[in-house]
Amino acid sequence: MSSIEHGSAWSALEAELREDILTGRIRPGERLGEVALAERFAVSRGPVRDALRKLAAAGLVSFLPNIGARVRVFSREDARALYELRAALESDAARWAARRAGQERASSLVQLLGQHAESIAAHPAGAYLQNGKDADFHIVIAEMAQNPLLRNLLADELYPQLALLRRQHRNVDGRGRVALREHENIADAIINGDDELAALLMRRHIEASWNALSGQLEAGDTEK
Amino acid sequence: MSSIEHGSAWSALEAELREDILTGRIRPGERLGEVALAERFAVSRGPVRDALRKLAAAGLVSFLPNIGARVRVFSREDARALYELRAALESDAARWAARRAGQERASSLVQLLGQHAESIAAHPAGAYLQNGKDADFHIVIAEMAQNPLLRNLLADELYPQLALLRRQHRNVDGRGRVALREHENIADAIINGDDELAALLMRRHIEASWNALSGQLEAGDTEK
DNA sequence: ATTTTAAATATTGTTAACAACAAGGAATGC
DNA sequence: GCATTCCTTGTTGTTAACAATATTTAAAAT
Repeated sequence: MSSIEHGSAWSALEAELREDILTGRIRPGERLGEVALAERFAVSRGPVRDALRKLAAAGLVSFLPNIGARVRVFSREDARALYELRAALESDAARWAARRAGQERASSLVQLLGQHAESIAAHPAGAYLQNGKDADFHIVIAEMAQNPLLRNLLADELYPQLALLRRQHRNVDGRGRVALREHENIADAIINGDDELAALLMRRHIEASWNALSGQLEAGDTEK
Repeated sequence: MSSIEHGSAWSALEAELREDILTGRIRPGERLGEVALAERFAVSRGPVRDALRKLAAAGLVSFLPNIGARVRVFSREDARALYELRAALESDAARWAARRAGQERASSLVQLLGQHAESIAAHPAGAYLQNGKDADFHIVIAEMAQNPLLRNLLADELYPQLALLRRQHRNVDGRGRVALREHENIADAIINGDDELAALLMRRHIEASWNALSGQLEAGDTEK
């Protein structure tokens, strides 16, 4: 079998484009011309269109008919709606995780937080929320909730959008230590099977995260 | 301007295909061959692919690389996850609607329920949940919540999937009168600004809806 | 100089042909 | 008779050319 599978030209494209967008190599608002991308990946425009449509469905790319695709730019209202929805989804995720958590998964959660604590001790500067450590924690909980639909919605749509949103505002989020503390409390509640507490703490955790970001949004404006 | 706009061949396709799927003209599990659809709509395979990708993103069509597209078939687990997620989203929608409802919107809600009551009186057979009357009610609340992301998620993804799911199991749902009563109670809570009550009633309303469907699912099996 | 109009250019939407893959059936071997 | 292999057929993935739309540039008129 050749290393290049047939029906997956756009699959590789989509992954690499996604990476470029999330790491900021292609910046919010930047044009995504089909011909340019086709040349760059040495492929025709067909697969490029597929990949762009897929990224548009994931909310990372905005699409205007007859105009083209750009890396999505979040308005302030977009950001608010995103965090509000996230708070709703994740607080229920935490609730269900607390009810349904198996012993294995719960232990993987504490192990994860152990790694995070080390990571913070090693880099006191406090870039905890970078490197996807924060996302890891939330994804584990989303999996523990045992609802595939919810899991995919969070992991494939909301979290990438959040990453792009933070990138757009060069968000550094200095609350690394505080966030870790909140994570630990949420984990405790889940392990103890206290579903109401887990849901409440998760909601507050995300609201706090929103408040931190919202403050930074005051300065840097977002054009429509 | 001509009645046929250029950059929207697939847009019309998508709408008509969606209609065919939701009305059951094309049934769950049925193949959606690109050439057949291209001939039917007198268009090439390109726009057909676009439309199918869009419907796949909306969860109405399942897609296997190198194999093709079929109308989605929901497993029992899919259905459970769908209703569970819906309960979470809509109970928050009701909560926010109660907090943020403007007077105009609230009155449109009571007006809507008035029409529904007439509809039930006229057709006591009780097909209340058909004809999209039920969906209308829930969409109005989703709009009242004033979160565009949530609104689109519900109106463009979850509700179509629910409609397809019900179609798959020929669900008739005899609880028309009961459902209307529940709707009225939810509307009252929203109008009174009682957000906690609205959220609770909505959650129970959807759980009751799930229980009704879940019972019918016992008989008719769903293949993977 | 400014605004308006018109041509030129670049980009997206669509099409039809070609290439690669999957599925089913016939022929062959045991 | 049964299984396996190969081939045929139908379908999806990809490509390159064509059509239509948006944008930019330049010219012309006020």
